[in-house]
Amino acid sequence: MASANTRKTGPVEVEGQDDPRGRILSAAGQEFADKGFEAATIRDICTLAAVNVAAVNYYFGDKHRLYIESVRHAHEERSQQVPLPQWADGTPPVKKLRDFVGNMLQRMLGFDHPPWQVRLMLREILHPTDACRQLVEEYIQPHFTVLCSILDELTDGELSPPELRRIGLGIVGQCFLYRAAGDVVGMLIP
Amino acid sequence: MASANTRKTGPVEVEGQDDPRGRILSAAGQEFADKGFEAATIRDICTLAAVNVAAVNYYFGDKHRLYIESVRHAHEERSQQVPLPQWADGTPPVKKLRDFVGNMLQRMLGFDHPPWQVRLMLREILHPTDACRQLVEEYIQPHFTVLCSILDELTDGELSPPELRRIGLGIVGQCFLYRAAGDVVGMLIP
DNA sequence: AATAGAGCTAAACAGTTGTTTGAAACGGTG
DNA sequence: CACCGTTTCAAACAACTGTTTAGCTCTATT
Repeated sequence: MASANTRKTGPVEVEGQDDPRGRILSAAGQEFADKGFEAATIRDICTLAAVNVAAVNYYFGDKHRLYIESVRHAHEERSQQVPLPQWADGTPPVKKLRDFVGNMLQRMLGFDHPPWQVRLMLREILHPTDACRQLVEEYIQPHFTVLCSILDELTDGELSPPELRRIGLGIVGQCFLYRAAGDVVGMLIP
Repeated sequence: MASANTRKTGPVEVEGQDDPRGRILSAAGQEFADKGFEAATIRDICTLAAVNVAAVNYYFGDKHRLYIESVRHAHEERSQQVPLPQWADGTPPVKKLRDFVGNMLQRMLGFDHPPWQVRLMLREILHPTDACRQLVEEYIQPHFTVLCSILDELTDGELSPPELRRIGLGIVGQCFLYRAAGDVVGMLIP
């Protein structure tokens, strides 16, 4: 068998319409985001991507590795869709915090209707699998560190790191509820 | 076999150890909580409950109705495991709020390691299905109303209902994060 | 004792799942 | 052209899914 699952950084790896691997990754992301790992079927994914059933196993080996790859694909894509703001030196920390929260809300809720990338990551956060560690290390941890450093600056370094983290989690939590339990929230407030 | 028990003529079926229906409900709750609706199999549930595969269809008709019943079973059981506090007239609202949050945390996180009832309800909140409306109406909505009325009392009625609800959601959200994304939180703080 | 019915079960059923296979089509190189 | 590795496909595979069936074992009533 040929080693087709090697990371090919070809000249044009844009997930164009004629790149089967990219189409599968995209279709898989949407299906996994909607239905979860078990309920999403390779056949549906391949139909959506307009490729043969065998293509998944050809490009990714098996369903599990496709899932892990599609989670990575999701957070990489979302990361460059909504990048962290860059602040000039001397920006008041209170503005940084406001920007950060706005950025987080935009990334989570999205002006454009919540994209599948976020829903897929959310699934991984709520019911972690093998793909979770990578997601935390490459995506969540860095963002959270930025938040904590803003809080540190805002309080003139008077709080201990554990206190900063707790406040940070308090902020994140309030946004998180709307994203994770949005349907129930919608049922609670008319 | 069930030969030693002579007291099975009672009109009320307590979910004792020899009640197959209750055992199925319990086993199904745990399996659904762990793996979700699709991934949990009737065969595993029945093995756990020590009944035949056909028992599920005999008692509940099909898998879907078993799921709905087991969600109801879960929130009813958890409701009486950790009931809302009852306050005497004249209790300071700040104490009520403190009690309420403590009660909510205990129900969500549980002194006893987080029980399957909560995890099952959580799944339904995060990815709502048919069982969600009932869960909200009979369990979540009443609790949230209590919280809002405490907040109203605490602020001497100076806030509008929408404002009260928003503050309530802020409080709930901070607890919710620890329950829903506990694993990730654990990876964020060492 | 005979009957009826509830509780329960082993075995089979029809459909779907992830995965594999062997061959066909493709695209560049000698 | 012939050659060769890569890509794509229809078909089949074995395993597992939810559900049904026909029959068994009891208990209570006639």
